Amino acid sequence: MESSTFGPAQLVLTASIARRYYVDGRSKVEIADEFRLSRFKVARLLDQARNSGLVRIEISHPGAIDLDLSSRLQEALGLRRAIVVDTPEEDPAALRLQLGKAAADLLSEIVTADDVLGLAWARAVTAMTEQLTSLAPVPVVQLTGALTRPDVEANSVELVRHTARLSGGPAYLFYAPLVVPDAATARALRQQPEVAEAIGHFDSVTKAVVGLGSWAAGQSTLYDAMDEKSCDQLRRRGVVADISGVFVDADGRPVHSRVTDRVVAINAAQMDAIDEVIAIPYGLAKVDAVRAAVRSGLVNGIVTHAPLAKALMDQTH
Amino acid sequence: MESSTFGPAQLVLTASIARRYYVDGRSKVEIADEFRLSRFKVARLLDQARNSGLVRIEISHPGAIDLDLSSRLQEALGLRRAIVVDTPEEDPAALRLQLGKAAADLLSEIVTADDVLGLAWARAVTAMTEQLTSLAPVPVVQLTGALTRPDVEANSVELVRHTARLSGGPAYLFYAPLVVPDAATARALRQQPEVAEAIGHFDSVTKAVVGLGSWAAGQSTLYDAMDEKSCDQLRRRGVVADISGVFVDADGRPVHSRVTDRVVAINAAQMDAIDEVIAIPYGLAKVDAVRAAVRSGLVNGIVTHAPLAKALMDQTH
DNA sequence: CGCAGGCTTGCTCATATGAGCGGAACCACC
DNA sequence: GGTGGTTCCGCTCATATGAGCAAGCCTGCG
Repeated sequence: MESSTFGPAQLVLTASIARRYYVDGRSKVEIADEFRLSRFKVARLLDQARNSGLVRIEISHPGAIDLDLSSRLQEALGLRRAIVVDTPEEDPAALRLQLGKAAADLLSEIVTADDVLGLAWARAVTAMTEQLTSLAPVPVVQLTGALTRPDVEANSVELVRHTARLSGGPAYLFYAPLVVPDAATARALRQQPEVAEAIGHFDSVTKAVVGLGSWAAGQSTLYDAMDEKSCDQLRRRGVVADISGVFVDADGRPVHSRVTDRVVAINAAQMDAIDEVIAIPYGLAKVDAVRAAVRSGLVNGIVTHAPLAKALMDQTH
Repeated sequence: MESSTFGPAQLVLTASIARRYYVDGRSKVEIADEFRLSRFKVARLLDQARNSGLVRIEISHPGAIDLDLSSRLQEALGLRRAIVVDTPEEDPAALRLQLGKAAADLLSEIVTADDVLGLAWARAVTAMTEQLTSLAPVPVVQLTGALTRPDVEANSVELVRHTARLSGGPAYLFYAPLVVPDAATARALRQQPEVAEAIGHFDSVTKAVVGLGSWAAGQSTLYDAMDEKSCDQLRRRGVVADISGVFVDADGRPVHSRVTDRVVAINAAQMDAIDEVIAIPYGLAKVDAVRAAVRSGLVNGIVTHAPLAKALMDQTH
């Protein structure tokens, strides 16, 4: 049972065979002939070698992407996509750059001419579009209003326009804030021709990149932009995450409230209808938000960094 | 061709598949079903994964034996056995202990009741017998005379007797020095009943453990025990190694000289007839001696440590 | 001595796999 | 729009492989 059961000669023989098989890629029959063994014996030695840990198979990649972690995260959370960037980077800005690059690569890879791309406003999404260098010619639809902050120059409009130019497809964009003071204003804005046209295309969006915030100060641009009262109200309703204006609780259920009506953005049902929705979360504070977003089923693709990925895996097990 | 040709999604997919196949041990058909791919596609992705270095297969062992190096050394030198102990140990005595243990394990493993074991005198062989804990009941034959040195208490006689007692088989041992001052004395010694009986068993020996020295001061107990003149004479004849009293040159050819006749030990032809002859060399100074010994075909099994093994591989390539 | 039980070995046969092929899609260039 | 090159894909068929089995073979015990 244990490897110590075997003598050194046996072990070396097994090692030789394992190398022939795994490294040199020979067939078991060839190996059997070479070593004057039956192919069954070879197969058994290889089995032993594997489950005694004598051969260790490592999945690694010279680049920044931790493929093994990516694929395990993808499976653990039941995601369509998961890209885990393995970087020691701590600085949020530099991190966004790396994640943006990975997300941009992902997007150029998975978007085909048949798709309709939806983009929400988020710093991470902006970071992605800045790294984007090529994209199939697809319509690009703005999914949310803008959240203009003094420290951020880019807005959702620029983001969409830039992407559409790169792609060569039509852009459906509009100028409106993400949250407005009351529901009536929001309704009025949604009637605006450009806004209405963009919204009209929500149903045909097949792939989207959205923002993902944890419902706490400094963890969501939307939270930081809203009045304290509304924030508290949503928190009392159990909101732990906002997905580009869609609020979800810890179980992943969308939360509807008066605040929801004041948001000019894609809603939960529309987002749910999109085939692939990708978020780019980072920072350990977002663990619960990511879990909620994934549980909701609204988000089914993630581009993130190793610490957050590991935190997600730990709690899932 | 390059892995950078693929996007992240492709890479992650490949990683997932590689893990399913190599780690989980699923069949390609199963994987193909799971991922909705043709089995051919799966096979191609796995091929890519392998030869792009995405999956790395390591052969390792928690113990002291470097299996991968062992098996590669074995193949590189065309040996029947090669055990490479991976120890950072520098101290010769401690190293002998480790090699002795490995060699002892090897011997208990490979010696069966049908064998006849031959043992030569050598510190390393003594180290091996000291570590020996079990052995099939076989006859044990002393292959060489003793080289008594003031700093070494054990002699070849004790070594053989001890092993035979452990084994439970008969011992063929004799009291005689390894080298004597002249050929006549050697001849006379060979006539001695015990010596003659042991020599009479040389032909039936199937497995032997011998000493291996580099023909230089401090690298061979035999060299150090002989007069300078004889040493020089042998060196002029091209001797680079002594295998328990058998002298070989760099090409592995046995060298016969007047000195040879003064040795009371197994000769080259008799050693050549033994199925497995194992040596336990260590120390980088012995590289050439080991190569010569292997080239001669007299020695076909080696127990050594990583630095010497690597040195042997380097020069071979 | 004889026999039961565990263990190893190599077999059969159904299934998995690889080599090589031809067709479809794509591309760049006429 | 044609055209040759290239790549990718999935097929066929011969081969490799695994599951399970039965025969040999130790080993310990009555």
